[in-house]
Amino acid sequence: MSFFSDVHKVVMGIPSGSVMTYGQVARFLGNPRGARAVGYALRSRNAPDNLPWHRVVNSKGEISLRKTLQGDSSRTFQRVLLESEGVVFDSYDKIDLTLYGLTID
DNA sequence: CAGCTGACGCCAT
DNA sequence: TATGGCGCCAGCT
Repeated sequence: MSFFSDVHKVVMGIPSGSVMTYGQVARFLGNPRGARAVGYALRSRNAPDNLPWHRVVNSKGEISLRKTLQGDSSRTFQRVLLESEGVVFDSYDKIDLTLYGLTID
């Protein structure tokens, strides 16, 4: 299957209340430098509706989206979704990956 | 077929 | 902590 499908599978495998970084997913797939490709996979319409893309954040634990466009509104939306799952944001709108970040067993 | 873009990551300033 | 620049892979036009 394509990287695409693999990324979707991994993301959908993220348990509620936990988050994973693009780098972790990319590394899990065998492409430590393929973080960008991971983001591309989530951005694409090809992604299933039940894809919890909001559980995927960047290495800093921040919700990363396109600079412009819905940026602001979507970013807030994601934060709400994660908070609903038990994830707590700090004063910098960042998540403590040491607590919610999954490991690549 | 060739080039560009993009929900990123790390390093330097 | 913030900002800027370069490099990475995969998909799209």
